[in-house]
Amino acid sequence: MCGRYTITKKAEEIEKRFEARISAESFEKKWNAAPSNLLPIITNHEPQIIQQYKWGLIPGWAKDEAIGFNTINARVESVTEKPAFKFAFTKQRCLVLADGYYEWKKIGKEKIPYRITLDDGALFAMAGLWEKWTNPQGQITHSFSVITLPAPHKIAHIHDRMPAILSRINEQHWLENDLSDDERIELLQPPAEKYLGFYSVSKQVNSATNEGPDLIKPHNYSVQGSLF
DNA sequence: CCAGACGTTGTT
DNA sequence: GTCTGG
DNA sequence: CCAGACGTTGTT
DNA sequence: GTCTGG
Repeated sequence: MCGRYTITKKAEEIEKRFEARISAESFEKKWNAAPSNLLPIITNHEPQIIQQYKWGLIPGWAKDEAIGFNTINARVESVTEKPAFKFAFTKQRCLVLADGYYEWKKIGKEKIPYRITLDDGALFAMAGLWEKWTNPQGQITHSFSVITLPAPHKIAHIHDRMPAILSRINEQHWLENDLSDDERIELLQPPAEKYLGFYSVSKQVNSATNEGPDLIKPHNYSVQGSLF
């Protein structure tokens, strides 16, 4: 799946790469983007701007926002059918901007965090869905979810699911409003394995309140004499 | 028709 | 908003 | 995703 | 065990 990621490039570089302007007054690099954080995305409604939405999708009909704890990801295998995602899949898609994501590999009782990158750390977009939710007091929350799919062999040994990283050409197609469900699902394919890289990192990343460049430094673990 | 639910991940 | 269960 | 918190009653 | 917070 995808429960933590990075977006560490300069604002200027992100704007140039995605041909969109950052709308937020404050924009900060994230070495530990976590669920419930406000994070940069591009919606199909306003593809010319980069906005900050809350990670954990709250459908417009939700009674409260608690559902967002379980909607940080949407499975590609069922996203067109699940009530929580169906409307957003048809009408409210987005690009979730990143340059790496974390997965925890289970080795016995141990959980080792890894960072997975594309092209040695290049910016990429994950396929996402967004929603607008209004609470009983009339306050509005904009939120999003990241679509997941089966991980290819090269990284499946770390974790068997991964975020739907879009090929560059498909980024614009994902935001188009006139495709069929089948055509959209076809856009969601894992990158070629040769472009994927991974390395283990410090457990500093475990706590969502930790931040900073140190989190993405390679860190080796010694378990029973072997290095991980 | 109305009422009630609506999610993902893991199980190394 | 949309589906399933009754 | 991981970390951290987690409850009610009555006031013998 | 299960939920909330980040």
